[in-house]
Amino acid sequence: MSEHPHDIEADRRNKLTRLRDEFKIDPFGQRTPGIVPLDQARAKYDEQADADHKADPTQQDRRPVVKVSGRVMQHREMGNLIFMSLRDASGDLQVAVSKKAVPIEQFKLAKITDLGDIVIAQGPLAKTKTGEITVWAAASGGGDSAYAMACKSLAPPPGKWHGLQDPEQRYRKRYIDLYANPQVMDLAQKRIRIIDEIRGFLRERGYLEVETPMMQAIAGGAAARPFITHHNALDIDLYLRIAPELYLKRLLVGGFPKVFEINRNFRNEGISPRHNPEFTMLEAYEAFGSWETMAGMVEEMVCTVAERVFGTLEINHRDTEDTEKITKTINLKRPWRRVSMAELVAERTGWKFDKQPLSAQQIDALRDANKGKDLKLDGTAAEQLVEVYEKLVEPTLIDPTFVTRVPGVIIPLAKRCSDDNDFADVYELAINGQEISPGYSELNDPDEQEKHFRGQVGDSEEQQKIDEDFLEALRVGMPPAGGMGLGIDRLVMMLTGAPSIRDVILFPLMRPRGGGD
RNA sequence: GACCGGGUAGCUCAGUCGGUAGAGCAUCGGCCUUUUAAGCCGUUGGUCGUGGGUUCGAGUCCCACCCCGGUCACCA
Repeated sequence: MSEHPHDIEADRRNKLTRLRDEFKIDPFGQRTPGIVPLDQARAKYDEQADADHKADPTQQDRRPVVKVSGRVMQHREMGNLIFMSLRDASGDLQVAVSKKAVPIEQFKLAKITDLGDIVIAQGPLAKTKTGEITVWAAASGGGDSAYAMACKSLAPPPGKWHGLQDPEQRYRKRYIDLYANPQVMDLAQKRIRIIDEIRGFLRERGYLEVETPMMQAIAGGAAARPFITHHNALDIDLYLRIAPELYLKRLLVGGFPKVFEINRNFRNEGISPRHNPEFTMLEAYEAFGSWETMAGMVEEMVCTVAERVFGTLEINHRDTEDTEKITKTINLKRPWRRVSMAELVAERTGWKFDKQPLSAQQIDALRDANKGKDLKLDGTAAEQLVEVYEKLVEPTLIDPTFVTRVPGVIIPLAKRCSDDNDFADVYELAINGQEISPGYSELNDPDEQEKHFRGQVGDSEEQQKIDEDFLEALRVGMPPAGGMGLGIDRLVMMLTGAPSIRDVILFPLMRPRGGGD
């Protein structure tokens, strides 16, 4: 049949032909009602019924019968008895196909079943000699098969023991990764639950979920390089959004009191274990709030999510090799520390920020004490403060910390502190050594906002365009408001201990490979 | 974008000083009705990331490029 007699795909295609010609079955299956997930099937096992049946097989068989389906992960053939391990999203369950218990064609089908095939088995639940709960395939009265093929797998499967390890293949072929590595499926489901709980939490508090443009004529709301795309009919370039902020604020202007959006942002920048070009962001705005409103909200939200999804406020990160070993514990117990950036820097370095730039001696001392950190300290006093914070302090903030009184120059969309115009009235929440969430007392003075924008345009080589319509909206009038953003991917990393953002995004961006990968 | 590490059978990995390309599992053929990475006997499978170069001879040395991971830069 094939020129490569031991090519795995060719072997499987031969079997495909046999299934059609000899077995007269559809190798790709049909609608099949009544299948229960493997964990539910396992839970139906009845110890007493099993014992009774083993004691006296002639009595009425009261063992629960289940119909299950899964991908074949292991296939052990012992002459006239075949054991298989099936896997679905809920877990694994063993199936046994005995020559005596099923029609001969179905036994032959079980014999030529390959690793990776999706099969259906029906029969009573009983333990094996070694105590493993097993579905013993057996024909029922209803005309259902005891054992059937649901979908022939043609591609070579990953190894049954090591699975798929190569990170490149895991990210490119996530559909294999998901079934070959159960912890990947588990993490994907954790992420889904985390986002569900965030939505529920916000809805319970009266926030309405809205959708704002992903394609924008002017990409505003953050300092980042955008992706460019093109609309043919209008013949205009558009940008994929870097933030939804300016549109969510327009909704406050229009009269929505509390809105949020959970969706993708796109930033045309480097890729790292903490950065994917598209990432999922929550932004929420509350009229008549401030950064403190939002800090309280995010604190409660993260704790609620942690408790509902993980049942604890103590998040343990484990070694990737030795999963017994706890490498880090994050304590989410409230209240979370609230402390100014200058105070944190002083604690860490002894530098008491007084708005004066560091002296040459201070710079040398800092560099000497922190070799390998590549401190860039040639800017203004405010820039130095931010640089020292980001390089030396933020990575050490494992437990949640609201960093307040951030130099205003880097934050154009927030109000200034009422007692000091040099600082912005905001928080930056750091957990696990990463910035996970910013929160602002939102700037609603249109003239001051315009001043900030014009100041930005002046010194930016990229000539960021000003969203004049947003300024017009502020002139119409936006109530004072609190706003917050939260990086969902990083939150999931923090809660699950995933070391890379690629582990919490099902399909992280990869450079295309030849051959359609 | 810079630097470091990696790319060898379907999977997981060895490959010494430059001297015929290896193992386990998977595949394929046999045996086996309670296995647990089943076992036993046999079998097959390679563009050593790609392209050049050095050499009698390159998986191994040199150059360029591709892809992945990490660190840094940019950024959240």
